[in-house]
Amino acid sequence: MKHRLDHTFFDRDALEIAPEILGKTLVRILPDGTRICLPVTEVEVYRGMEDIACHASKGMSERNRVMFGRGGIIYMYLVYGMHWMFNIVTGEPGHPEALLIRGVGDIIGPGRVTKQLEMGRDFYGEDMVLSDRIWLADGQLIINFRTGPRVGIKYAGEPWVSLPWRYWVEK
DNA sequence: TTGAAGATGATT
DNA sequence: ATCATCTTCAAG
Repeated sequence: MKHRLDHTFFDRDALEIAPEILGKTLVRILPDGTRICLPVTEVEVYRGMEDIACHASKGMSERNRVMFGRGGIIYMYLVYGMHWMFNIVTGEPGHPEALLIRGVGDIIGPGRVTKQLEMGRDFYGEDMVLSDRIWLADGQLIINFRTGPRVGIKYAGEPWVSLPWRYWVEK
């Protein structure tokens, strides 16, 4: 039986968690009762106020406030007026950081993930340590993974555009 | 009050 | 390469 991950997993540095979250099992119970269990296959790290690509870089706002809290909380936001992004807050309170879930199983692409998992605004602030509709459980440890620059953040400039803060499972 | 930018995806 | 589509935030 797989066991749910708790704060001992989430309340750590995103850069430490990123390689470990690959292969962990995302469990999602859809409104109709369908249970989806898929391994995390791609994530990106957004870390701290100094990271220009991180939504918290300009300080706390109504949108990003959950990132300043403790780990395990879900940060949802809409991009391009149509795609919901699913992020899991990590780290200690006061240090805003999160992991953008870009792929689970064969579903690659942050917008596709939320569409398939039927996730939108109503997941903002959801606690993955306690929720009965979404959580993270043990999974196979991935040793074959790659890293590279994050997608879609050219505006952030160096060094942020070049940091290898995107992690994905090697096929 | 307004406008511009944006952690994307589907299509041409 | 373009478009679909709309929230957020900062400027005026």
